[in-house]
Amino acid sequence: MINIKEDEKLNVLNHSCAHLLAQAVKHLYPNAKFWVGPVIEEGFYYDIDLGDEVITEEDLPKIEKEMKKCSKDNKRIVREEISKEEALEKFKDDPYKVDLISRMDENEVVISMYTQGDFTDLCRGPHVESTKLLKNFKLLKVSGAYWKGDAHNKMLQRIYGICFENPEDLEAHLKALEEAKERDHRKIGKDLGIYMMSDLVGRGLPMYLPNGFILWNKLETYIRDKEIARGYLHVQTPPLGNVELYKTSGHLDHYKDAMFPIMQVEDEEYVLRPMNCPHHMVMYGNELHSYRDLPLRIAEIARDCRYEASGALKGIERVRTFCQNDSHIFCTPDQIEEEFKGVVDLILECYKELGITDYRFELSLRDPEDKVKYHQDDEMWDKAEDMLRQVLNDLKIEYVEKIGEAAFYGPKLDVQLKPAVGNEITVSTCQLDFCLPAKFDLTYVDKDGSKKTPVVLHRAVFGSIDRFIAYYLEETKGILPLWLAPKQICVIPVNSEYQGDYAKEVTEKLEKEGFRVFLDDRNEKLGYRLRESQTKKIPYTLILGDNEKNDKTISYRLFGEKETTTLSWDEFLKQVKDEVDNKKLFKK
RNA sequence: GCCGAAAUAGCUCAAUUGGUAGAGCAACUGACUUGUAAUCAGUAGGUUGUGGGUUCAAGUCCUACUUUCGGCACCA
Repeated sequence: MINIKEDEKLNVLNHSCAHLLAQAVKHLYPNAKFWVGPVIEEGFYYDIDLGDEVITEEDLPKIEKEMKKCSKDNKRIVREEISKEEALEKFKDDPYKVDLISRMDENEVVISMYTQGDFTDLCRGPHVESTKLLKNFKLLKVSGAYWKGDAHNKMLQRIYGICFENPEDLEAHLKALEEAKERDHRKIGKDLGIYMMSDLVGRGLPMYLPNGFILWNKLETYIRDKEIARGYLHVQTPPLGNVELYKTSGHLDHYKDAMFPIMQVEDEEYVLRPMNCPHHMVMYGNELHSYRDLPLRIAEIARDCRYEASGALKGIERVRTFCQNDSHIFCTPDQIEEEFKGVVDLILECYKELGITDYRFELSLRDPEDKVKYHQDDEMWDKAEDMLRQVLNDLKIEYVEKIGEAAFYGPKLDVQLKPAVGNEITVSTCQLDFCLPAKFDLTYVDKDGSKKTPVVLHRAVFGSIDRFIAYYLEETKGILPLWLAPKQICVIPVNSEYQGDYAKEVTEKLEKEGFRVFLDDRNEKLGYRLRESQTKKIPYTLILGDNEKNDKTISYRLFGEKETTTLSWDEFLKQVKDEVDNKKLFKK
């Protein structure tokens, strides 16, 4: 989908359209006060304070109509420049504008504003010349949004919209939005029997159905085998822990609000674990380590529980219990670079095999001003951050730096993926930690016999398996490669009375070879059963009639294709085995 | 958590101003024995998310709660 923000022309158009929206809102709601109306990837929005009045989705057509009216007036959009003092005087009755103006740089003496007809707004610009150019727009949604993005502040009303140069582009965009809904993992998850939720079980607590658990198991085995090949050691730890564990790690201080409440058991206090790092720290401390043992890579597919805010829950993407594909790599400072490279390499290897091509790297650094979250000394942080930059540069990986996004214990590299619906998600992550090992008094004996503190790399390739499945269902539209498909092959005898025995024989032979096969010998027309195997997105549908039975051959149709191919049993078996062994991706 | 919207059969959706809850698909039964995306007929399926209230009468109006959806905030 097009990124409005990055297209120069559309950027100006949408920014101008935000003003048109504000003008229309001002006409319909004279008390409206305006905060900011920027361009975003999907168009633009404007944050508005309407006092006691409320705009709902039902009001959008009315506002659009007024916008069309303002557009038809064909008013020239005029830029004016005024000084900060003049601006303060002109907008003195508007607290939002006063706030904006007074925070502007003293040196930036000239403030620009744009006027179209009866409406004037502060803006850096540039804008289109006339409102007449703003014709092909659509208001998409309304929502609340905290003033200045701070949950302590008042909630303003935000209206989202998008504007294009011509009606065809607008139409195409709206169609793309509709199509995106079709690949929402919540819809696919339901259609394909991947997972379910139940109010009785509780919100944000997914249950994986048989089809979903096959997918889950395949992914789990896949990543575990990858890790074993790279020298990771797998462990299992309990899904809860003594509250002291999280006091020691510092997590309780930082994330208490996002943890399920503490449970009192006899004289002790326990919490459901929100992550498994502390368990692994303790496990490392179970024995004395030599520098010769390092790096030590402890890995676990670990179930964690977090008290996600109710409004944040989303299918299996944001849940209250999830399985992390987690690992902690304990190493010496000298080994960080090598290990970090190894993790990035593993991530890229998996993405390549799974056909994931659209991702970007984010390097999250500390905010040096924030001494509450980042209380360790600056030297440590500088060193860690420089090291990660160095590795990324060596690997020639492009990334953006995010200030203040680091974990409290160290900087991190995140891989951001864009799902079909909604905001970008973090899937893979690799975090450098100079902090937790010391809190747990972890050591290794160095060459000179002295005890030193190891460094830890926290990393997850799939992030959480749950979230990865959500992403992967959207990425593939539920059309999974053969090795991951819950049902791989559907066997249909043309007429079960005449070819039923042959179909059964083929089904059993395939099952013996380890395939997940479904024999559909129901007394239904071929077209009916074929349709169902297509809607269930089964990769191979075998159609066995008299020809196949007599010649001992296999005719099959691949998902989404119209033509049928006929092969001998040996040829067919070789083909599907190769496809599974090589983890062949679905074409298109 | 905050702002807004929504909740009707297993699924997708109907139900004028308040006036006997319907359809398609799926399920079940039967007929049909099928060559590449839906054969025909019949049966069953609901305290309209839950609890209160208004009314002669509530799926529809009011109210509280639960859950879902779109955003915001949060995301170790």
